Amino acid sequence: MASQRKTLKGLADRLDLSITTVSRALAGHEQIALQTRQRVAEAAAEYGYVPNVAARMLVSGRSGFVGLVLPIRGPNLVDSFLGEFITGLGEGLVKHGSDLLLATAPQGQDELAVLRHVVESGRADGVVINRIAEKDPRVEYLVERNFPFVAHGRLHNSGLAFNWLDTDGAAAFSEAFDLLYELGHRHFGLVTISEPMTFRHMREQGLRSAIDNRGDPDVRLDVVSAPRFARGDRVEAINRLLHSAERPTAILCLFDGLALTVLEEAERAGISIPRDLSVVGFDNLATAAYAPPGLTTFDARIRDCAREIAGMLTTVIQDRPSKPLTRLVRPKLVLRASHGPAPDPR
Amino acid sequence: MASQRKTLKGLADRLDLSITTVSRALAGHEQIALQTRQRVAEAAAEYGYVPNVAARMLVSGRSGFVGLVLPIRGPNLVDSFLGEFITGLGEGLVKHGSDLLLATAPQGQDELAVLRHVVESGRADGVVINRIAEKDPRVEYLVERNFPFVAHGRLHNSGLAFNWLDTDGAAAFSEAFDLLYELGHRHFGLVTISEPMTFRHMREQGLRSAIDNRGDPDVRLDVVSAPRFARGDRVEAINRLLHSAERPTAILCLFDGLALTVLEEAERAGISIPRDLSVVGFDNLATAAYAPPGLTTFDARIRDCAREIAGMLTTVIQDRPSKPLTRLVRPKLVLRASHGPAPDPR
DNA sequence: ACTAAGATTTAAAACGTTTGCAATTGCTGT
DNA sequence: ACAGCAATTGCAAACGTTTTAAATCTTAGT
Repeated sequence: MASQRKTLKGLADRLDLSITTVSRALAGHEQIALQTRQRVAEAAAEYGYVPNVAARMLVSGRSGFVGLVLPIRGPNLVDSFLGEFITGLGEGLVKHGSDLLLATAPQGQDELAVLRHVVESGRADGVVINRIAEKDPRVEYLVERNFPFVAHGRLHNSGLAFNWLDTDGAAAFSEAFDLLYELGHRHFGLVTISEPMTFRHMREQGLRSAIDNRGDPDVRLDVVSAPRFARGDRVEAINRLLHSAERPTAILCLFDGLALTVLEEAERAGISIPRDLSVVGFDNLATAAYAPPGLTTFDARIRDCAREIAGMLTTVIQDRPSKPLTRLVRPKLVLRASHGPAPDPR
Repeated sequence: MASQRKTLKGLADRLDLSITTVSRALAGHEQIALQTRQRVAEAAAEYGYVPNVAARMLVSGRSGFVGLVLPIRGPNLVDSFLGEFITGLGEGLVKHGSDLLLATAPQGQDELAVLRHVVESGRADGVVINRIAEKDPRVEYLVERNFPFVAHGRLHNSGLAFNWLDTDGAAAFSEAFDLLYELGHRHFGLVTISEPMTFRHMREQGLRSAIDNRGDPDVRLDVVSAPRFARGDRVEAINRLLHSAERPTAILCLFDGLALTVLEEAERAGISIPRDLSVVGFDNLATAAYAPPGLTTFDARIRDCAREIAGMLTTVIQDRPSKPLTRLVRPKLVLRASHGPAPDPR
């Protein structure tokens, strides 16, 4: 009846052994007689003993948790990759016996403060941060604090050395360009954002270097941009591109959100896709497959990335490698129906 | 340089006070002189003191965590509501200063074992469980163990008393029926699953009682079902309905996954939606808006539900109410273009 | 000036582990 | 029979906090 808390002492009493011995036996120390180890293991299983994490944390200084700070955006905005990302992290961590700790940063409140609290309170042995900004105080803090972390995303203009895994946006945009070039396209459009994010920089630069590599003077690139979250400006910028005197035959979009708008506006303007215009996005949103005629885009394989981030972080926590771990993951081109041969120039 | 771990003792030494006093001052005990409390608060802020959770957990027996066990499904299957659900939980928990603990159950492994481990190790003060099955060992375990938890979903055929929040599927299906009846429909189809899940039971029963309430003998209902995850069987069942001698004019689907297949198969068969056939789903998947012509469906407001679950669980943990907390949330009808007036019966 | 009551502070135990060191036990060789 | 050694096991401290009970300091009343 009186379901006592199951403690090491309780188990030791049953076995008529000391706490020390039982603790060591469970940990598998060679020091303890094999026979004893087995006896203890059996009794523990039967007794249903599970070590108290708090006590273990206190003495070992390790929590067995990996932290992730979850920013709350608008009331109707959910990070569309969160599910995938978390699933991947969980998958990766479970192999190493860690659990994931999610601390929420209340909307508008300082995400750094929450992160700092997680770190300082000893809640986590390491943290994952994502959506890295150009100048990210979280990175600065963690580096200075010398606390184990892996960033999903990198910085292209900072001297800070840290562990990161990033999507190879440059490679993707090069690949997209090559694909379209081979299909005869020469006049390209790029829809991008105004904010100086690293991922934007990388993707644009990938496109530009692919153009340079061709060395074809006929290739032309028109760029329009709009603030990241301003729907109105975005539509306006896209229409500027769609209705310019000489419309590009292929438009690359920094991410699917932009590409979907391009598809909509094209339809509204009676521009047939892919006959009159090819469109390529980036992200492979769930909706990308359904938005007619089916968006050709890149899949960043978030879940795989997250799984790998978990592995990297585990390594960092255990081995504290002196050199930063970095990894570029190549996104997967998803061919659908929004691209095709360049229209006849008549 | 030597960035000592910041402990209560360190702070006490600086202030020339005892650990006890500092602890109490920070906790805001009336007992401690107001002036002292202020002095301590200032010093703590300046020193950057953050209490060690492990120590606090150990002595208080509370972890400040709420647990959620995350089952890993197939390598390409991510719970489509996970992001929303977690965001909502996080939002709800942050108000009460709790964090969310995500323990992953490796694919195929016993989810119950992981849950038990979380509970017994004292990692969490309470847990949330979702996707409740008809006979759910997790519920049995938690009830017997008398451990605080809230279930997302309920059981309709069990005597167990526990806290739950569920979507009012019955109300939704009643509403859908009424909407379609008013539009002139009399011949209905229902696409459902073979497995005896509670949500299925509720939704079907909601539909049936709405039909009964009308007391109209002309109303007819044809039901087809297929195993939940068998794509082939699903298509076959749907086509049976679409190509029956007398085809229903309106089809209700247990969830959007089924409804999307109905839309596809209808298109393939040249059945125009909503002119020839009305279709209503349930879930409001991201893709529902894009699947032509836009699926009319119900939004379960997962994020809101999760936020509320967090609140309920906090109450349960703090107050241990003697009566179970239960809550039905009415899903929101999302009107799109897949429903319309019943076709002329010629 | 002295006492009692109230206000404020402190010492020490407890939470359940892990671990350095010491103690015990059992053997082996002489 | 006993020293010496290896193989086992156990004692006690430590981790950083909260909390019970006790100690100290003030102040007011006489």
